[in-house]
Amino acid sequence: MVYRQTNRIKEKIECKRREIIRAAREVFAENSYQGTSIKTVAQRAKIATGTFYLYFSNKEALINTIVDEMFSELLEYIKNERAVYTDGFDKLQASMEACIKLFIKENNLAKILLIQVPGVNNAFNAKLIEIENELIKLTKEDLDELKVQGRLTGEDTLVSAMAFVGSFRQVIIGWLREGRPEKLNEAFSTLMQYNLRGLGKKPNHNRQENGEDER
Amino acid sequence: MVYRQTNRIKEKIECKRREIIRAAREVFAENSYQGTSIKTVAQRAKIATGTFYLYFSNKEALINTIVDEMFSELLEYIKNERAVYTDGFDKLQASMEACIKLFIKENNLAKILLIQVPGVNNAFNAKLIEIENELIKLTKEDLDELKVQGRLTGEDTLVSAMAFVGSFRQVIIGWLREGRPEKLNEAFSTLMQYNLRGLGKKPNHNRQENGEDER
Amino acid sequence: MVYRQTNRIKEKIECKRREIIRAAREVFAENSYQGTSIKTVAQRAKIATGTFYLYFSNKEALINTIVDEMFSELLEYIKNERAVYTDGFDKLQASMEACIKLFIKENNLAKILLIQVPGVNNAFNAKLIEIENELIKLTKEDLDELKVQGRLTGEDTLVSAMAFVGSFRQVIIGWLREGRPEKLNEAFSTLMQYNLRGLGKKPNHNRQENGEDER
Amino acid sequence: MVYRQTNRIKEKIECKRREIIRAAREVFAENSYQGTSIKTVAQRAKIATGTFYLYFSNKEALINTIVDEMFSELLEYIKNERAVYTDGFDKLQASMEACIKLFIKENNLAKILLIQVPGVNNAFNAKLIEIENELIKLTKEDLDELKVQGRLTGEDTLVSAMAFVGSFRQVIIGWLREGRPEKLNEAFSTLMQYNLRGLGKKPNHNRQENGEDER
DNA sequence: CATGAATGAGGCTTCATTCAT
DNA sequence: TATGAATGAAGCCTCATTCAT
Repeated sequence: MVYRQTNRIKEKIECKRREIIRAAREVFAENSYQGTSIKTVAQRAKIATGTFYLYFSNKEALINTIVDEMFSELLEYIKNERAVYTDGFDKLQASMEACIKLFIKENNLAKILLIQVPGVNNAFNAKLIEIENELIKLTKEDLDELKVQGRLTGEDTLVSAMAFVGSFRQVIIGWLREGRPEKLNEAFSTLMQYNLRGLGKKPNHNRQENGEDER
Repeated sequence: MVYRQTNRIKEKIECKRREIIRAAREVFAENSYQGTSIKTVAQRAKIATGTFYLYFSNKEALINTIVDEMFSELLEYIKNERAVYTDGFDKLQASMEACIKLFIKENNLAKILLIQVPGVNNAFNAKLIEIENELIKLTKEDLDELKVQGRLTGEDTLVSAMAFVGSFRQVIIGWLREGRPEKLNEAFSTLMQYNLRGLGKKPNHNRQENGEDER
Repeated sequence: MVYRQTNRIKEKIECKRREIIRAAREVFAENSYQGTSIKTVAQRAKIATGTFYLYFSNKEALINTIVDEMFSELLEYIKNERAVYTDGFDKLQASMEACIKLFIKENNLAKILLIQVPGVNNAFNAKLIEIENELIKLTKEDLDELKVQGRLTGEDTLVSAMAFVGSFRQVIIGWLREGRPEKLNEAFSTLMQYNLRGLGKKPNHNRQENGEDER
Repeated sequence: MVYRQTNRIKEKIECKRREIIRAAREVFAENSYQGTSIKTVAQRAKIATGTFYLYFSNKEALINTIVDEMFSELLEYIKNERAVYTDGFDKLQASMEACIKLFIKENNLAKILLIQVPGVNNAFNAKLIEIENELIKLTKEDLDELKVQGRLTGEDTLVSAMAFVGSFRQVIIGWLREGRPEKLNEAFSTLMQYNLRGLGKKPNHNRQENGEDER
């Protein structure tokens, strides 16, 4: 009996914590980290200012939590989307597709990760860099695998991975900031072609390639 | 009337103005715009807080001046480097080379432009975005020219320009933040190859081109 | 939800607001508006500087509130004192009596309204001028009424009203500043006589008035 | 030789000092004491900020000088205007006429004395009060003389003097602030009548003039 | 003497965080 | 736990005054 109640209470607490995070994501996406006061976050979450500090030790803890979560979300999403594929190029494409899908779906996430938060505070900035690096690392792993398979012309996989990620980043930011290019989905395939060429994808002599590539 | 507005004094004043800008570039590069107080800038420039306001009407005027200057510096630099070339691809490459050279030379400029950039203050942010867009626009113009000449396979020159700029940006940022890749110059040529392939550079009719480009 | 916006708490808040106003009235009366810092007001009210801004949006809002309140207080007071009378001269006298009574009772009010008044801040000053003009206007209305009744010799009721108000003002200020004349009440009747003569009060039909009034 | 040069230099210095005062009177009249910076005064006087401090030890010394001068000017003016008359009422009227003439002539003087400066700073305020009191004192002396002559009905000459001065002050301030009443000269005679009645001036029938006046 | 750049205390205001209820 | 009033450090900016030239 007591146990269950405890559980229910824990749930409630977790629920309110989630609500604060949700509100903060909204507000940060709109106003930037520094431009947002705890009071504003609290109001959006429909709690009192002081209550905020029952759930987070301070403002930085909140943004850390948010970015950590976004990180996990992103990686989780990518992982799931990749799970279907075995071919290196397919996995690569799936990764990027996952990013874009998530960014489209979770606009605030994208805005915070790519636009609102960077350049704020070094301690915190590190986290964003970590995310970016992780993405580059994943990409590089894919490229290394492909290289081993002899399916890539390009040499330096780190630089390639950076270029790969950077090109996507630029297009997404443009879209977030100014809605340009208008159709992200279309841009995406153009971009993918661009990068595959850039990577030096070798034509797949074998017929079996036909079916595999674009699926 | 012993005190005269001699050239020497005028020079000194201009010199102090430059010194403030120099100090501010340093501090902004380290701490971001919002994270930097006028007091800190003044201390770095070795002047009193009030003195700052003799040279700039307020904090925003300072950052505007800085970003404007960086903008000019960058464009000027690019323009000069391009002046030597007539071929589209050469000009494209010269542009990027100019960026990288300048960024290597003026570390703070790069940090402010690329790292401390976004999510800060809309007025200020707008200027940075403008710079980025200008660079993309310049790139796109080169691509359009090349396309007209039938020397590109790629279709959407806007997306291509974004990818192009974005890939460079990513590599430069990595280098700024973590010194990785270590040798920016080497990375640069790799990157250039990557993007030329990405753009779909066609072999230049003349046989001598054959070997180099895509292999 | 242990903390409740009970009536007691609301009372306390209103009480603190009043306390700030009280403190501000004191300090303004001593030091003038411009010579008074929010910090000083806060200290006098025994709150932190920041707390002030929970009750007033800024310094100007405070002074506006104070002057508005004083205005209302004064007019209310005058209105009440006049309510008893129907005769024009009686009402006139009642008005002035009301002013003097209130000024004696609320020393700070008088000091702010009459001494710390002018030359300070146009927005604020305007309000004080408004009060003065309102008093002159009220007086003029009384005089116009009396004139219509043929009970006044004097011609220009505006100048008369100004003279009337100005003479009272001067005496009150003297008393506020230097305690001279010592007995304001006695001075008041002298002053009233002075002004009634000045206005050209006609003997009231009955002959007995003859000798006294104008000779 | 040296002597003359010194004199000429002294003259020059005094001349610049006058120029600063002139400028300050202008600016103070426009902006109030607290609202005026030394820089503004200096600019108006066409000198450098630092130069100001060669002529006045600080801002307060300037305003003190100005008010002292205005005081002297006013008293001098009054004295001169009164010199022509021997009759008490005439002298009284001459005093007020002098004030008004001077205020009309020297608008800045009036604005500073009556509008801009009071309520600024206690130390300084004292000086203005002194001026006002002096004027009241002079008036009271006239009234006392008239009273001794049996030409006044009114009793308390201090209150009368205050009322007298106060009524003029009010009208002048109204005119300075809002240009109301429009014609100060006309208002002046109305006002004089008002106050003469208020003072209880006895009618000067024919011969009895002789007898009454001096009684 | 003159200049105007330099100084820094001090004013207003915001906001992350604490605390009494 | 929840509340929101209270706190005070810190930021931006002004301006009387000083000082090197």
